[in-house]
Amino acid sequence: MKANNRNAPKSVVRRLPIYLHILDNLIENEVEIISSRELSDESGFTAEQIRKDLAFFGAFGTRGTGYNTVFLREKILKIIGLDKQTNIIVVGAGHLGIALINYNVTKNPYVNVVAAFDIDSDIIGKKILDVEVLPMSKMNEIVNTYNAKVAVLTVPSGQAQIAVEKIIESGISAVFNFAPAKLRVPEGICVENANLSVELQSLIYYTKA
Amino acid sequence: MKANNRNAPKSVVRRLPIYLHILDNLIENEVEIISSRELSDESGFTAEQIRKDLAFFGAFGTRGTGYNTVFLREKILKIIGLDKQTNIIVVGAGHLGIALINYNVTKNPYVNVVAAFDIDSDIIGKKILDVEVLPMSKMNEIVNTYNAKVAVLTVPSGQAQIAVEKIIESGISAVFNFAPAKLRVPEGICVENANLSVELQSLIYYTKA
DNA sequence: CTGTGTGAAGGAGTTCACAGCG
DNA sequence: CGCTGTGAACTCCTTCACACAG
Repeated sequence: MKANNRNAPKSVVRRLPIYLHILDNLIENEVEIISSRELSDESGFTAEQIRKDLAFFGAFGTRGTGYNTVFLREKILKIIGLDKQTNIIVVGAGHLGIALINYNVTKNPYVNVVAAFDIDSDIIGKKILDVEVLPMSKMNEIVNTYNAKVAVLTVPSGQAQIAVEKIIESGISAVFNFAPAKLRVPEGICVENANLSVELQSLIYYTKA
Repeated sequence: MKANNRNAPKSVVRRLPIYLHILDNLIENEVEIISSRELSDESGFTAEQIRKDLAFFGAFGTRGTGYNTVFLREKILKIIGLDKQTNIIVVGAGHLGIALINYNVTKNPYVNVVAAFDIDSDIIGKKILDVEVLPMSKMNEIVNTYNAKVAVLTVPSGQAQIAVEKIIESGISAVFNFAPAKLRVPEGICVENANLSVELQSLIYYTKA
């Protein structure tokens, strides 16, 4: 009936960008209407779950017909906060940091990497695509100038805690952490961990015949 | 009391490698005994949850004392299947594939990348550390020779489905998928998705003040 | 008397079943 | 009639509370 005022469950928030990605593809192929059943086929989630997820934020569909792809895309963009471009920084310009800069810039039209930061003077000053690697001392200034909202953290685990404190000090409140370390952060700071070797290990559990 | 015969919940399997990582650090610092409360401080999970997770597989602790770090590490290694080294392949040797080879080889003592595969003849034949990039046609042979168990998939999304079919054909049953595409796989094949731009987008949801 | 191991209670998210609108 | 939107049932995990072993 109407948009929900409670905080969206984490599980729902994690699925929204997947719906968005499917809608992007559909719109590119000039599909105008999609049913929850078809979205289910594309995403692997159940149709009921998709309807519940969307209904959490409002009634976006037309009964008997389905969802208008362009309209639904606009709604999801707004819900996530991707209706305007988001500026982010990358902290740690090693192999992984560089790969993520290459990867995100090409794959993600909604997000813009404004700068990378490192402590290694051999790397500082270099450019990855059009992203410059700067010393950590410039972080406050850059975050402020570009109003950067998210930091992608790819420093070695021993430096992760110091780096995250610097990041928070600069005014950023969301961190995408690739370091295999537990970050201690104050209330209100959101950390998403992508500990790739940990995830790989849990996958190995399932390889036992 | 005794080890459980049911399949371990996915949520538990995802936490085990995190406990393992903490134990590795503790053992390196010559800590011999650890309580669930201390593990809780290190990991951020509740002490009760940690005890339940471990108790699912057996009684590994000593009442009134805690857990022996070395003993518990051995147990977890065995549960996950990391007691013997696991061979994996990387499919797609672009920026991300190369970064993951560098990253895993250095960060993960339990896993060994035996080869990378690509379709680009400019890349084939090159080496990333000591990992050679081979043409896709060699996959069956390599997987067989090294008994590789997991494939890390980092090809562009348009090629992901074809690539995963080739991977499955070669005998691998677990795929760590970085392509932003839904893979259609038969029963019994385990796919773990790490869609980094999707995860970044869901993080942006939380940046709204 | 400490910290593990565990049944019982509670909570969160998913599935079911169907009411309701186009 | 078709497909969305949604209360109710259900399932799975987490938290609680405490028995029990060292």
